[in-house]
Amino acid sequence: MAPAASTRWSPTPEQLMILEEMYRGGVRTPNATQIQQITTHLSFYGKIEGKNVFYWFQNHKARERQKLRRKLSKQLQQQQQQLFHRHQMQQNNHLVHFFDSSVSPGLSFYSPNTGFLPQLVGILDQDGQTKVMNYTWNKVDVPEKGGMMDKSMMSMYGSDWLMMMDVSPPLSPCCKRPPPKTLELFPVSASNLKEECKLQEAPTQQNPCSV
Amino acid sequence: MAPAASTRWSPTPEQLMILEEMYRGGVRTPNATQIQQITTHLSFYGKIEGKNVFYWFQNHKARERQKLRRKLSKQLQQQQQQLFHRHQMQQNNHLVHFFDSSVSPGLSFYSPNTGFLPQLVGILDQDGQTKVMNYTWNKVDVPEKGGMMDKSMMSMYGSDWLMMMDVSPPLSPCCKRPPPKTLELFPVSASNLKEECKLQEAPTQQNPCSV
DNA sequence: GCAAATTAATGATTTATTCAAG
DNA sequence: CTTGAATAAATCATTAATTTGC
Repeated sequence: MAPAASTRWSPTPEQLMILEEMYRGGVRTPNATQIQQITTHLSFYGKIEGKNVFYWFQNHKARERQKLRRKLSKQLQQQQQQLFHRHQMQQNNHLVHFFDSSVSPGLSFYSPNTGFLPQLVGILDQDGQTKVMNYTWNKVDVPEKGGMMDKSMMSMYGSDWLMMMDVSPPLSPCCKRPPPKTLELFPVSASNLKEECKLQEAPTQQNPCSV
Repeated sequence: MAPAASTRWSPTPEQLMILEEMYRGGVRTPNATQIQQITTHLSFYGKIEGKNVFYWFQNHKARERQKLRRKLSKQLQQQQQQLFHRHQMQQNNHLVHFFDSSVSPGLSFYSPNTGFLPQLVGILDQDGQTKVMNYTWNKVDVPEKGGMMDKSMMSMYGSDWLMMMDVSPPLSPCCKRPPPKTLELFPVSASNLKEECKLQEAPTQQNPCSV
């Protein structure tokens, strides 16, 4: 009956040791050349092929990540709950910390020299319409009409804005802050958080500021 | 004088994790409202301002791109050099495993079913020439008659593989002890790989099979 | 002790994402 | 918008640990 050779590679202790040491040393995704070298080196300790080395790093990396994530996730959850409590308690002055206006009363927290944006923020081009959202770090709720931001950046924000879903009330005239209260913070993150965080079955994140 | 407090925001692990998760979840350029919400949320974990969130996404996005670009660039360079090298050296017989023809006669790298590529491997366009190399992990040296592993087929990851081929002598018949002797190379571990490829520089990877 | 039975690890494949070039 | 290139995540599958009954 055929060789019945084992169907899969099984690292010898020496090989494993070396691989782990490399990993510890920083090797994560060796390229082909490196894999080849590693393979050559390890073959001294036993049968091995390049793909084994490749897979080993892939798997090891992934599993380390996974391990870490699980750990973090767990502790994060604990903290979130803790904080949630705290949050409920002091549900009053949430929004206060938004840029302490004490820093730059007017706006522009950036030096004029750098030529960087001061306070505006978004632009959305869609359906031929261009919406420009104005936002200043200082005070969220002061629309700040003056149109000083004519060009500057914004350019880089292409389609990404699409996903912004305008959670916020579309530029109401003197709009104010949407979330009167109860904010269910965290409507932003998309669908990730699979696995690991399955624990809490996030109810449904939707329409945040129902206003 | 004054507070002398640290001059810049430094994310706490929780904040960072959340931000990264959002990023993975698709958030790239949050709008003002989103930033506001994120900030509020993150402020539970430590001091933070809207601008920090804004900048974080800006930077993260940019750096991810940059990282990728650098990586690609580097890889490409190495590959090209490698291949070029190999090509020159082994005009001989090393190339045995070059295209098994048994798999996909023509070329069409896609397996009809999975829609994934089977075992082909590399393609290099240089000097106006395009080479396509085929390589499969399944036994490099033994064509593998009986086939328990006719399906599987490595769907290996692209470009990395193309240099895997024949770096080593096609493995001796049975006990492949590839002692090319001396070849103690081992530049892989630790240190390097630490990024910063200083492109344009990669003079020569110590050529592996200098033989 | 020592295998069959069961479970935990982990090697190998497949599927989903991601960025960005076309 | 589509697609190429590369990967990381998810999943499948087999091997090694271990538990268990004798």
